[in-house]
Amino acid sequence: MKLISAGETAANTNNIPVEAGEDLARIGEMAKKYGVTLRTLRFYEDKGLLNPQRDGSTRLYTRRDKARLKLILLGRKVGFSLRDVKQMMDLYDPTGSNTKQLRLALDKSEKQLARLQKQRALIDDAINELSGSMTAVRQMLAERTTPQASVAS
Amino acid sequence: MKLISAGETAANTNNIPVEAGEDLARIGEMAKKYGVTLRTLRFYEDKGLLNPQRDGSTRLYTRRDKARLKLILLGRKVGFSLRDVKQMMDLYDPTGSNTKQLRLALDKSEKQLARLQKQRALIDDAINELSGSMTAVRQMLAERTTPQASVAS
DNA sequence: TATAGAATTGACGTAAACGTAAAGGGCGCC
DNA sequence: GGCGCCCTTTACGTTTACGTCAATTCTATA
Repeated sequence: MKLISAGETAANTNNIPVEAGEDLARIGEMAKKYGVTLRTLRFYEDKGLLNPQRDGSTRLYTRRDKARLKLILLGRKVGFSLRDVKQMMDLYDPTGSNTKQLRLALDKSEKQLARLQKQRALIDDAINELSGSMTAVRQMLAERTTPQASVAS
Repeated sequence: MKLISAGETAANTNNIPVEAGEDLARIGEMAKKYGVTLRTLRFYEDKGLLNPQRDGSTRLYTRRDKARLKLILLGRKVGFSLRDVKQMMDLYDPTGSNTKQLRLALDKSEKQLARLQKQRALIDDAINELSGSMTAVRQMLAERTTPQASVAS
């Protein structure tokens, strides 16, 4: 739990408003807390999905970054691409009603839901086909072992 | 329906047993018949999944190749990798009982079935999570438009 | 015989989401 | 004052199943 508690490090001479008492986390803590790798966090930043502050070169994640990360992970969980997630998050405007953002999200969600349902159907098909084949194979194996048993008896 | 009907082409001077009257197909016909691209067929060959005869340099697919292709496509449909498919097909021994092959297939199938069921569960989760979010978003949008309605009325 | 339509090989490109070095800076601590 | 740990950037590698040229050759047909 090494937050930036006491004085800023020597590098923090530029007056970044650090909002004393904010719970800033460094990349390692973030990674553990959310079950992702460092690489992932840097990757998300690279793709413009996160924008942590810096203390010198060290990334400092605010609770805003944490909220964004949660959103990203939720998006990924339901199958959105990072592109989609970014596109939706980029529309966020703290001064507006965000109606457009919500509409876009809903729109994308409907499509994604359709995709998911289609996927589900495909998987169901695959499961059926596969268990059918398995039954057949079991049959074949059975017909190959039972004759021996009949001979043995 | 352009089979190799009449005489062999000039290139077929080497005595490949063409099994007169066999329904040999060239790559284009195969592709259409099974809904794959030429590239795919060459790719499968490259990976050792298919082994069509040659008339000169032209690939000629026998019904054996067709059967193999069907198996490949079935495998792909149920989510096996080409590697897996190859591994299973490679065990085929026309002189033996193929018990080993069947066992391997069954084994892989069980694992694949488990994977599919896990995937299904994941998708179900995603669907639930997503529709939950969608409901919430719809709520937010509704709360934003109804006030106007109440003003209008 | 000219030309269009197949076929060939070879090789680089694509997508997504990171993994995995490599090489180094900075900090706290005993 | 050296160790270990955390952090940094850069950049190539991975996976899978093909797509997409490019340059050429072969074949059938008019």
